[in-house]
Amino acid sequence: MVVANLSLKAIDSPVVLKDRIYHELKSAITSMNVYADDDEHRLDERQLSLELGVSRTPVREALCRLENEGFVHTIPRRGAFVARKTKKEVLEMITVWAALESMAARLITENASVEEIATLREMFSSYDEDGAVQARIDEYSETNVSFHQALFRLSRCDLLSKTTENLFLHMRSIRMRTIAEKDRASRSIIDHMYIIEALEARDTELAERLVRQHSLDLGRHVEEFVDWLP
Amino acid sequence: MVVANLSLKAIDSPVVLKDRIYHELKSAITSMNVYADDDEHRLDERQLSLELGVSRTPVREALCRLENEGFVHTIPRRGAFVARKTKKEVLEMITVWAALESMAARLITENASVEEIATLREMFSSYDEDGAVQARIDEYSETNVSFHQALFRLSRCDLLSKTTENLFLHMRSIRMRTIAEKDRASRSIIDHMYIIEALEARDTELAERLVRQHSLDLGRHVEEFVDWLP
DNA sequence: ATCTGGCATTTTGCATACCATATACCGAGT
DNA sequence: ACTCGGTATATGGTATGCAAAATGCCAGAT
Repeated sequence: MVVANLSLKAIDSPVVLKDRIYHELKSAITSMNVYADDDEHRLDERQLSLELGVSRTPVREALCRLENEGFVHTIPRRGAFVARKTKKEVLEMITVWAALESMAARLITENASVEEIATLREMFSSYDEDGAVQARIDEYSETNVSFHQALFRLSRCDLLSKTTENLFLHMRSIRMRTIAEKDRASRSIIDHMYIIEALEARDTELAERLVRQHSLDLGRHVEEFVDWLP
Repeated sequence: MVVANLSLKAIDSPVVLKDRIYHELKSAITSMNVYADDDEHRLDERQLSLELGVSRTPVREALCRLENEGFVHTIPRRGAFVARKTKKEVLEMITVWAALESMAARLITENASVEEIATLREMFSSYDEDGAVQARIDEYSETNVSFHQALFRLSRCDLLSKTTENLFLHMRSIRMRTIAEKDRASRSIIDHMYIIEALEARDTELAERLVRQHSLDLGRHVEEFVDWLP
């Protein structure tokens, strides 16, 4: 007798309630405009559990995770609130981002294949003609995010990606609000092209510097022009 | 009538049970030798709640936090285990560390005062004579940790420190086991001195490179000589 | 009219009870 | 003797109950 070799992938993900609630809340929080109005958004455990049709326990565990990731701010005996970053915190997030992404760039120059780097260039191929970026600014914003995520993916360092993942989400609202200002989009695409060239040339130091500078430029922009953060 | 101005600092830290349990478990986990024996260390919710004299609920919340920080690995319906890093994960932690600490070094050259940098040099003043490092290897190991923590503190970027904090704890057992090997200690102190000199000279690029290289050297050492990790 | 003290309400933090599932053991069948 | 299936048990996931604490309101005093 021969044991059938079906090459099944093990599924040990009995999707539990707390995880679904976690993802539900996380996407709800990250898709809302946290900085729209001044009043803080409270997250009532009981109300959430009623809306989701579950008990408070899994809601609490989900909120616990979100608090650790900085999306929720909890005050003991007071409750949970959607976390709002201060300007200082945003600038520090950008600093950490710059550190991580420039390391990712280093790794790409050392490890990535020619084909992988080529995929980066293809991402921007449809924005060649003049004004294309400004015309499809929302679409470009997505491409922009994809580019940065691709840098971390090509670095082949899971921890780099994982560490940056929440930074991405935190920065999303900020980035979406800043990308349209001061013609940063077309400036951004130029930066990206130079970065890709440095990666293709396997110039580790240059790639690192360009990536870092690209992030720190965003930091300078936030520092100077963003006045809607505490 | 005059309102007494007592300049009290607000205390809004009603130390709650789950936080104390969290710290208790965290210190217990980080101080144990996770990699000593082969069998995985299970964390039984009921047993822990009995030992701590509390109910399962706060224990679960503490375990939830520890899982997010990577100290505990939970399998649904199976339970919680003390997380054991693979060699790949350790190497990735070192990579992220290198990225963050080299950024910290950059910031120090730009922002720190002369006095602050001088405190770094003082940390090693008692190791001047030959052989002092090898003679007081355990003490030096602590100094070594303090030096790296000081780099992040002087960077004045709280998020850099916070992001690295758990990396420190994860790496502690590894570092303590590797520091005594291959005369890495005396090599380490030389590296540190060059780093301090670069910081004093406000040579941003050099300081960054030296710090990064110092971390990546540890990575290479782990890659080559550590065979006690999966 | 304003301030203060106490009570009521709301809501979290913790405890406990219940349920679903995974593992282990054991017996029957081959 | 080995394998297979069923059942028991243990353990985590979820629900709910209870108590402490914080806020808000109202009444009474100054």
